[in-house]
Amino acid sequence: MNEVTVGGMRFELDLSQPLYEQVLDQVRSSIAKGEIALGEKIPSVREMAQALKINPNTVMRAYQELERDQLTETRRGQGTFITADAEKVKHIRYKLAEEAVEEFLAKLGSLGFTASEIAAILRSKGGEGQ
Amino acid sequence: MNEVTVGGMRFELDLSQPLYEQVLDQVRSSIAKGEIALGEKIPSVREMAQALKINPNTVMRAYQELERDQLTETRRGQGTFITADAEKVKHIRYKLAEEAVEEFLAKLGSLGFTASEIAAILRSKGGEGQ
DNA sequence: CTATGTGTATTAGGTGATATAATACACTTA
DNA sequence: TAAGTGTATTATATCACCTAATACACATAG
Repeated sequence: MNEVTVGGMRFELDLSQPLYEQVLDQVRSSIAKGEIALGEKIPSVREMAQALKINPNTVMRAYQELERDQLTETRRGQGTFITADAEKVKHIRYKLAEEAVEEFLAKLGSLGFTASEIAAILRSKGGEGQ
Repeated sequence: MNEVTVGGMRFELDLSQPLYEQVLDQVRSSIAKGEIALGEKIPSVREMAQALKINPNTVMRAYQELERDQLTETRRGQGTFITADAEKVKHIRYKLAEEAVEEFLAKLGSLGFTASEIAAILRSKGGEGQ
């Protein structure tokens, strides 16, 4: 319903999570999936803010975290660009994946599930392809 | 360092997460793992609050969520008791596991990982037994 | 009956994260 | 010079979370 497409990325913001985090996740996801070409420019802070109907400061916060992760490079006066270094993208992608795995295993571990039980659950629910 | 053991449960609270959520998680975890016997009484709101050095209202919030999930039964004037129904514990345990799986798969999916890739990562990191 | 220990409700206040608004500055490019 | 970038600052508002203090309803031991 409340979707917006900007810079080739699709956003659907809600209030269940900080806005800057949702923006960050969406852009990062687009980069990780290769939906945005390396070196490409992403929308300016103001343009993104206007499109999403949120404050420029909120977009800034997301953009700065992207740069901290070296997924983007910002050039004053020019804009914000996806890194041209494929290795950096690959690295962050795996790092995020590992963190997700750690968190997942910890959570199921705290519920008393063994590794084989976890594997069985995943096998029954792993209907994700794409 | 900052650990407290109360009612047979070990707590180590920090500020990275809401306190009521940490208390909830810890008690629920103890129940799911069977570290607390069914039907057993858990520490009173006041006792728990004093032991953890937090406000009774904060403990209350955790306890109320436990009761909403039917993991506990509260008897006014007597205390809060773990449910005697093993099925309910089993049910909640699997429900929480499924939610964790869903969230995990969604997160990795948004990073562009396929099911087989996810399986491979888990195989390499799944060194959790007990 | 009384005292004590339960769960529960209410009201008030403090703190920090999040988000907005408005404005200004530094830099790049047409 | 003008317009579009990133960036910084100050102020304000809101909300979740936590605390504090107090009071009430109920159960049980004495």
